[in-house]
Amino acid sequence: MQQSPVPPEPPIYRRIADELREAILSGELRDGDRLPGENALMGRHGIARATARQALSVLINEGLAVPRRGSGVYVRQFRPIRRHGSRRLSHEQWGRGQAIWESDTRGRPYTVDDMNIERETAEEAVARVLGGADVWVRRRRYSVDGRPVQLSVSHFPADLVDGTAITREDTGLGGVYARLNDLGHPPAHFSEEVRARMPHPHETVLLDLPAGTPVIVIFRTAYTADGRPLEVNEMILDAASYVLQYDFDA
Amino acid sequence: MQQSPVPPEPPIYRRIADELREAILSGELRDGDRLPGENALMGRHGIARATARQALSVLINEGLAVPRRGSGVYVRQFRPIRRHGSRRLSHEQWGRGQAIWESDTRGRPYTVDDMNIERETAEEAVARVLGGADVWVRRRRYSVDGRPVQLSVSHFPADLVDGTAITREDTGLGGVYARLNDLGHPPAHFSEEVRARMPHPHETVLLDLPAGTPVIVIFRTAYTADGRPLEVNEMILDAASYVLQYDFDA
DNA sequence: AAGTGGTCTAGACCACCTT
DNA sequence: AGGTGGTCTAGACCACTTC
Repeated sequence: MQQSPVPPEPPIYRRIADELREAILSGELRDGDRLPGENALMGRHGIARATARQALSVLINEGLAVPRRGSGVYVRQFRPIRRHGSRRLSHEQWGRGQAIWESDTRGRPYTVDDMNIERETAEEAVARVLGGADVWVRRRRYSVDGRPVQLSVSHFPADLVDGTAITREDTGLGGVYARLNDLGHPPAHFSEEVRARMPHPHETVLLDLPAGTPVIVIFRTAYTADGRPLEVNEMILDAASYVLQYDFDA
Repeated sequence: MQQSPVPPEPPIYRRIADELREAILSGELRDGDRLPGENALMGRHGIARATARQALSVLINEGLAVPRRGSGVYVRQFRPIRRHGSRRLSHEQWGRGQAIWESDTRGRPYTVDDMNIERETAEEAVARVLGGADVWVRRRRYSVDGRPVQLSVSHFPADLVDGTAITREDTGLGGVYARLNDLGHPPAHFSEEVRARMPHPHETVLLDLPAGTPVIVIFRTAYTADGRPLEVNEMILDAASYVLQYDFDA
């Protein structure tokens, strides 16, 4: 006897989650609106506390909602920064003394904190690209509108930048690329590797990420015209805060 | 009296999750290894079932572990495809009849399924870019090593491609770009917008994504040399299966 | 003070996989 | 058959926010 394939009913918590997701994606619930809470869901659907929590946790882990202790669960809001892959690193940018970041944020106020500069032995992935083992490392965190959005760790070959402004907090007009140019090594070519994954715990803390927010990892290498690697920069971006744009010709 | 700020102890489930994460990231537990299960954690730490589950759910939502029904929870494995942003779309590629996908997978076997081609009215975001409202839409899913890794939806202005091979399953040697070239509109410029987010439910199904896996969304527009938009292609990639690479000059 | 989400216990039944 | 994860109930205490 052939059993007609009955599609199994999804569990209650999924059905509730689907219902709420639909309300969010359809715009019925808007940015910042409050979702029905645990108690409301318990009453409305006649379910136990844990089941209501499970339904909400689905939306939270999807990055669609954010819980606020003692207050409620809210629809999450987005306001991405457009980061231009090629234009931002053009010669005209650093050539005229523009900080690269100003091209990203287009006037929105940004801050740099947790700046940290040290001479270190390079980790393996970096050493493999830069060749040498000794590097100057510049770590920093960028915030826009008062919220942290990016972590950045730059590595420079120590023999190249020892004693220069690149080893100091204030790198001067045009930033590190202008200084590399002063040293006779203008950056000519860039290569960026882009990945996305869930954040590690320390990234969650430093970027103040709610659950369900991936990070974008950019691993960028800068080269001179004759192929010498100048810098390796690993950036961790809050994925909800960014749109990357890359333009190129066929 | 000044209370010395006591750092609050993290909850039990977090401590257990941290312990297991450390074991994974340090390599003590390797790809495919089995994690201690719910019962093991209950016994070892003297906790309730729900607490053990909560600890494991942290790792699962971080994409570090995958549960297998009736079997156990396992360390997740990765094997990303390198996708070259600029080189793959160079004239030489489609000019010599290469399918673009062959440049990505470098010989690994790939398949296209769920192919679907229809003439439709464009959704708003697409219509805004292409100008017109009528489009031919090509939907498909790509799999590598038998696992789905990418969904793709291409849109072409209907007035441009009506009656051409672009409206049929088999687009011929060199694919759609070679056909656009035949029509006198060679693609000359590309612009890609890259985002990352957690998947929507239908993407989770079509890409067979475990929890804790983000998707990378690429929204690409192809232009002729004089700036006419030829194609809008929205791609959804399993983030765990991809590394994007973009090269450009200063 | 009342309501909210955060953590945790102690059970239960189920479908599924392994042996 | 026994172990695994998946779902669910019915409680409890806590810290925090809101009023």
